[in-house]
Amino acid sequence: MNRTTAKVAGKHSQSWKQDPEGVRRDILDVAISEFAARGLSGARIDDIVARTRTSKRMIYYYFGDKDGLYARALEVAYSKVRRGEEELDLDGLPPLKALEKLVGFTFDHHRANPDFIRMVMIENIHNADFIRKSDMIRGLNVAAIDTLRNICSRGAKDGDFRADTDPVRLHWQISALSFFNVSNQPSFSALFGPDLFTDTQQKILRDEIIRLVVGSVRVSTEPTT
Amino acid sequence: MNRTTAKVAGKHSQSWKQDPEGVRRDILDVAISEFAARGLSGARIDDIVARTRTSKRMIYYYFGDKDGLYARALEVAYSKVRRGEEELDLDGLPPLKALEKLVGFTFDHHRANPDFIRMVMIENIHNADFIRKSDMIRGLNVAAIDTLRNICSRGAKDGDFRADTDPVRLHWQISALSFFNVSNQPSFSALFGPDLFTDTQQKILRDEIIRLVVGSVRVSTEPTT
Amino acid sequence: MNRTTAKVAGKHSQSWKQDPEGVRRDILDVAISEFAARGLSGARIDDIVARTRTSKRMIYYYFGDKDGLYARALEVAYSKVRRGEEELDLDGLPPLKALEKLVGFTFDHHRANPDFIRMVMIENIHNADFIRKSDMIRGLNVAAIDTLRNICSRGAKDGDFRADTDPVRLHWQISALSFFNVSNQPSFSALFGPDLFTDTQQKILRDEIIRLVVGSVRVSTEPTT
Amino acid sequence: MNRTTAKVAGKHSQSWKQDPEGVRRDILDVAISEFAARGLSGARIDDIVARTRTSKRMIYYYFGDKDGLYARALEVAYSKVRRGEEELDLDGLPPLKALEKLVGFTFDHHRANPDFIRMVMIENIHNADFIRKSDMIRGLNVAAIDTLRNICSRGAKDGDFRADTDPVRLHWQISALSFFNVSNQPSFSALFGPDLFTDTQQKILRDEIIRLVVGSVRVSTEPTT
DNA sequence: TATGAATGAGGCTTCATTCAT
DNA sequence: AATGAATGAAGCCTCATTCAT
Repeated sequence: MNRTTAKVAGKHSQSWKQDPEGVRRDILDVAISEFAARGLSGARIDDIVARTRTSKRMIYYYFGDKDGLYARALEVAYSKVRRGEEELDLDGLPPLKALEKLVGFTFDHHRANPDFIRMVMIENIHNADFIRKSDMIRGLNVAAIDTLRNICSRGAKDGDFRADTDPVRLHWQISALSFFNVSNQPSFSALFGPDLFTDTQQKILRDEIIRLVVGSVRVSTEPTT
Repeated sequence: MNRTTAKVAGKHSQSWKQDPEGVRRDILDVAISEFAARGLSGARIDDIVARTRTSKRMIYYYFGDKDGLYARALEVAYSKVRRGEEELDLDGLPPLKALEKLVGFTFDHHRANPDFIRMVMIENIHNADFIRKSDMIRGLNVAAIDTLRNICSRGAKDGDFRADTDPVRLHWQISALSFFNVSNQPSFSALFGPDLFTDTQQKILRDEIIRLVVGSVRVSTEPTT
Repeated sequence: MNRTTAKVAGKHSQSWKQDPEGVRRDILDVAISEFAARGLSGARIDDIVARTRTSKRMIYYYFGDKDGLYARALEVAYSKVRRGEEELDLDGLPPLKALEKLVGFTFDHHRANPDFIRMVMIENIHNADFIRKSDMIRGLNVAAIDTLRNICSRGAKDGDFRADTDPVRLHWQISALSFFNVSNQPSFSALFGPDLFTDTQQKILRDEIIRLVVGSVRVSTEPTT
Repeated sequence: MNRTTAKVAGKHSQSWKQDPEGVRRDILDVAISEFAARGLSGARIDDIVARTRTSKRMIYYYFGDKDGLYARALEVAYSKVRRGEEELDLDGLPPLKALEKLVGFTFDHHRANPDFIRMVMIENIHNADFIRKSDMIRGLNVAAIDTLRNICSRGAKDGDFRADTDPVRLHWQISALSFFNVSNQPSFSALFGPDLFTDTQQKILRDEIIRLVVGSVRVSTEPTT
């Protein structure tokens, strides 16, 4: 009867008895997708559990309650995305090139992670209370600023960047343009049509944004192309 | 709060008999604030009605159901904000000045109307389904683009604007920067501190954004100041 | 403005101000159809009023409450149907022929008045409380039995009818077969297919029923055909 | 009343933990009685639950919604009644005797199960929509026809039954007379007095019906007694 | 570690009816 | 005679959570 069921207990096997970490990941994956799709109050524990290979009890066992699950899902969503950013290597590049690459990457990365964007939108609806409570998330973002600070200071030293460039304000600019592109796509395309979100138009937008941001920090000696 | 509704009934009286328009406005004002605060699924009909001078039954009498109330609240929120924009007179100004003024105004206007911003955030969580269904809202936004199109064509004629400036993409830029400033303030200040949102810093940000947007359309002959 | 609108105030004109009897009939016609379709608790005052050219207030003005409207609708339904029966002239016919004709007529009449049948079904669900309270309805039905009693006594005198034939039990038989044919058509055809209710089959059934009932009262000297 | 449900829990104890089948039966027994008494729209979930040993929530847990409960109650009512019919053994009897017994039994069985009759009445008010959706109910009724078909073919072979006897039409006759006797008792006795429904009169009616039905299929060589 | 059964509080909505004009 | 506005009571259903095994 119960012979070798636990062989392929990795992902998507029919049942994984005795794999606590697998159970947690399974639940969290589904939770992120459900919370991202419907928000904190809109998501349903029953719906989450239905898409899971476990039972409802496990959610309470591992995460305490709905808020606990949401809080953890938010952390996982953040760390997934930030982990992707770590792979970007900018140290070898001259500051302006590094910034260009970073902006382009952020734009692409946000587009590639709509669930993360939606989690952050939902957090903002909830006044970012759960972000505020998570040391982990705050830690992850310090790193993001450090990267920018590094670029800025190198750029300032080289004389390429304006001296008054503030890494946080720069991060704000990059985020605003990349974030809005994903977060407000539904309303924007409902109002003005879906054209702006085709691959062709997004490429144009991406270039424009890079030009914009880079233009805003560069010591302007010559016209932008 | 409910200042604008005292048409027929005495102000702040406990109940007003037979003032349908007043009742509707009363409900809608509260509804906007509750939906903006808690989202569509998070808002409670009972909470809305508690802040109202009417009974729960009237919500269903006038708006059918929760979705109907939300849909109407969204329309009212949009029209309130767009009405504010109409008061802005740009026709007398040269294109670059007009754009500058428009960007600054949008930045300020969004800050002044956080409930509207939150309604749009919530709509995006719901894939903008209600915006899509509302001819009224779509109509209001056509006007917003027309204003920009006008500026762009004047600017192109004068030779001040780049010829390839697209009013929709320009609107996107202005919106992105002004919208994000309000929508993501909670998460941004949770992560990087509240400094960016002080009046002083917001003024700097405002100028920066104006410079950014204007710079992106201007035929660049000389460095930006 | 208000010139000659009240010209065709008979039926189905757009509005009939000042025609109280017309208003009552309008309401009652709709009420019968709604109660017949959905039952006493299933019918909605709002739905009735929506199909009417009057306002909700009039229902309460004329009929007191929902039960009052139902009670009156039941009476009207009964009197409509019984009025149709009065036109049947059986006096000139020999008893067996009269009975044949009566059975056939009842079968047809019930089929032609499904709303009436449904009102009676609904009454039975409600233990016939409203019938019991209505002198009018009880009066109408005495007449129906009188007709049969007349036929029976003539038949007994002629020697055509069995002496123990009871007019009430005979009425019961005729009703049972004619009533069930309409009342249980939905369940019967759901279970056994709709064939029995085609015109062809109904003709066969009609003849069979006539044969059945007549056979049950006839002094049987020779085989039935 | 709830006698058959005391499988696991003590009888008449205030609450029984963890006896799903018992809970289901308990709810269904009450539901049948309430729906039969008041109809689908007339029945109240709160009233049902009040006569139950469980909470309102369990109705939704097991049956989804009011319609779901009604649909299942209808199925149970049908299967209870049809199960009673299965105990009737007609195979050993000659066709005419078998038919006599079947008619008499049906008459008695319908009288003994007024709740079932009322459920079918209610179904007919609702156009038999729920019967139509239930494969189970349709299946149960095929069996009923099979029994009759068997009798008819034996009768035809023996030369006792008319060759053109149709089992469905025969079933229709038996049902009409037995069903109406219960379904329309309230209106009939409201109109014509309760006499027909006394035991004495019902016995006479029963015999009459048997004679009627049997007479309608018999190859008529001699007068009926 | 795991499951299906059970729950109380509270959510949204509907209904017949009455009121003010 | 007539209308649209207003209402309280009650209806159905959902939700996060806990219990018994």
